Amino acid sequence: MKEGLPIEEALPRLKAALAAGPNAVLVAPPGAGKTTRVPLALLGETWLGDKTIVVLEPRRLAARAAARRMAAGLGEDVGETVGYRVHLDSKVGPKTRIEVVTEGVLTRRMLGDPELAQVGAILFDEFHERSLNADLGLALALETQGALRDDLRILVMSATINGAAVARLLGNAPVIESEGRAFPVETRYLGDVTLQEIENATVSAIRRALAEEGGSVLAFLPGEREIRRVADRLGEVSATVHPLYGALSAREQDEAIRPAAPGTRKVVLATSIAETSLTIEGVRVVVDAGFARVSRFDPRSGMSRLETVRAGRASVDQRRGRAGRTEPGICYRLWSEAAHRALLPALPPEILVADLAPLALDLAVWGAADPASLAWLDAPPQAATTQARTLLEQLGALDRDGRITRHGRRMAELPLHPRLSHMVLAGAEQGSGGRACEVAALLSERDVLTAQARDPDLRRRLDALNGSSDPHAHRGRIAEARQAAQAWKRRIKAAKDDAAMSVGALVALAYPGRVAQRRGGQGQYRLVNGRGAALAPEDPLSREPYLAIADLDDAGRDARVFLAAAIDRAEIESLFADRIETTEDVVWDERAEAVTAARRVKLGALVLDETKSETGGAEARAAAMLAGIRLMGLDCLPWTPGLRTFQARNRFLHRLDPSWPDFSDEALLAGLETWLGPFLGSSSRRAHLARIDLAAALSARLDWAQQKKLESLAPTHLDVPSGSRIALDYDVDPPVLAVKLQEMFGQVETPTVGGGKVPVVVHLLSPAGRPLQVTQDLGNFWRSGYAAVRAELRGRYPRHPWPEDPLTAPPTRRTKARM
DNA sequence: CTCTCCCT
Repeated sequence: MKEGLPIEEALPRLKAALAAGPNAVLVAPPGAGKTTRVPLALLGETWLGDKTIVVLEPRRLAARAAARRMAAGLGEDVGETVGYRVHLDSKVGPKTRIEVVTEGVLTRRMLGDPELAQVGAILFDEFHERSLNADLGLALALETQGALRDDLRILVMSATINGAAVARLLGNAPVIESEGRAFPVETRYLGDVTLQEIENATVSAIRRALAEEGGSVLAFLPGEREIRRVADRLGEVSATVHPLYGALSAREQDEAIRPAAPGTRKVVLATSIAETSLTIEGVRVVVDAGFARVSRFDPRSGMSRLETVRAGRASVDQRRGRAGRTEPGICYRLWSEAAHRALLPALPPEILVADLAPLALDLAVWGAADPASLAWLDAPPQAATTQARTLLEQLGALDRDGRITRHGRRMAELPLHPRLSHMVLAGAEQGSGGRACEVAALLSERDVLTAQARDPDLRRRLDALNGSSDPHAHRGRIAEARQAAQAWKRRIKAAKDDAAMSVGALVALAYPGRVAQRRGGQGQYRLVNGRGAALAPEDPLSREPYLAIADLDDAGRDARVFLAAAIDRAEIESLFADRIETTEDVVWDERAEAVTAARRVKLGALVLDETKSETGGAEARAAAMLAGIRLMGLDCLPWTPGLRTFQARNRFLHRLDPSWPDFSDEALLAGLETWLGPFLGSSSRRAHLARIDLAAALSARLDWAQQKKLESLAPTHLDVPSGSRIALDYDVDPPVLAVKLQEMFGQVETPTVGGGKVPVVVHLLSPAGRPLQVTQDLGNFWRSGYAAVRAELRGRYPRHPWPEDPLTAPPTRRTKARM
């Protein structure tokens, strides 16, 4: 049955390559048969001797299936020549020469036995998926080969990856290519559709496919939400509609992938789960919305969030291929050919976007403190590596110098995320190992409640795990979680009866940065790391003053809480005794408009206790007062009109000469500490500001020489010919002299300020005080403007002098009679 | 309008 496979033709070349050198790359599309054929073909090679072949698969399902198919090919049972080893399940025997393992299994084995003395070859299958563990496994295998085992064969098998890059990493290993076996698929580009439009567009495309083509339809959507809505809107169609995504039970998934009954058609609405993991029989048409939902880890917050992005080209081609498994097919793409050219060849590999804490722990056990000492296709990014090592140090897995500790080694032996390993070990030390294993199972396996429960409470899940009946309990997953918890309890030899620690306290051991305190509105919390988080306000959990949050989505202003448990104050104090600080904070209380001092007991950003106090150093109180002035604005200071004029005169001089001190509001606010600070005295509330000597404070901004020059450069008043002293207005630029026209008789030169540099703007006023003329050139006004003004006003103000020649008339502020 | 997929 294997003889017809396209891979057969490539096997002789592959064997020759591995006989000649230690490494090779095999590029073969899906359906070529490489997974089953290649390991069996290598079994008789002389370089292998009596050693074994390890085949790496990215999924448990695939590992078991591959072992089964190979064993069947030999006419044997699994566990004889061919065996498998996956998490919590293995079938290997003394005769086993081919061991199919999932990726974590290989890493764990290499950490315990770096030499891999019994292994002759490692085959990395589906390497194009670039899973974190495959990248790590390859890096470790390359180091083992280089340092200890030059006879170890490494074969990278890949469907679509650029073989050249891997070949280079493998020391310029030969690349062997094989034909695939698939039917042609016609691609129809339906034009660009935005993320918001994909649901409607998918509905139309599916209807069109059902009308124009035969066979079943497989549509790719980013997630469960879109799948549900498309299913709703599809309404009555000539086919049965089946959702397909990871959170469904095995039974529901089987239902979706079963071939349609004879004479009927199906429409399967799937996430990327149907891209590689599951094959659906009878699909002739693929409708691809072109998006993928991916998890992205943010090293700054230490949290992940889901993002919906354009799928990569490799991935949409893989989706299209699903239409050509058994006969020629059609693929509708909800984008244009131009948009297709702009797609990324592939989305970034996991190692570039994932939480690297597990990787960093494994590397520390391996002895590679610096990831750069290993060979990578893409090196682990610096920011995520640093965050991971900081976390591991906090958890006690690394010492100050970044070396693995005893605790760290024990953590790495458990098949859990380092946070959960730490929780299990630290919980066990406090007599709660059993419950810690149960919580670890709840947090690492799939949710034991169905999605309909919409309840983030972990305690309810623990109860369900321990047998209490719950309408939303998922029996299959409860069994899985129990099995995992049992396995870990045996591993750490947990005592039977323990429940000393609450679920919340255990969660806090794993996620110390995610202890949260209720704040402000209903359902709103603040995390130790300062981030906001939110629960639905009607959620009973939101009555709790403190939570320990295990899972949340780091999107938006407040992260949404998916899994949490209550934790009480006493537990927080005993867990974090060494991180709780008492500080004396002196701050401005905006409502009271006063400085307040408080003793605060803090855990990170959380204020556990606050007591008002009258203490606080003078300096801190002054700083808080100044902060208050900044908030209230300069108007809270005891300004007088004279002081505002003083400010305006100085602003005028600063405009003229930038080396003159700046008295603008902005500059004054910015420099409060320097100029106002020394004059604050013991002011600690708004009312106290009235007694500040603002004049002295402002004057002190000028040095002695400037104070002397101020009066001559920017006088407050000018003497005019009538003998009056008229105030200048410095709020405008240039400054304005507003004076009755008659008081200026005889003055030809425009008065100046700024040491003669700036002629003032003269506003010549009528006897009633209304401006008649605005001029910066008095002489010109007398010559050319005065006559008209005189003609117009002589009649209206007969009691005032309107001489024919204003230059010789005596200036006066009086009427003719008073003169 | 609460989450893609996978693994020790």
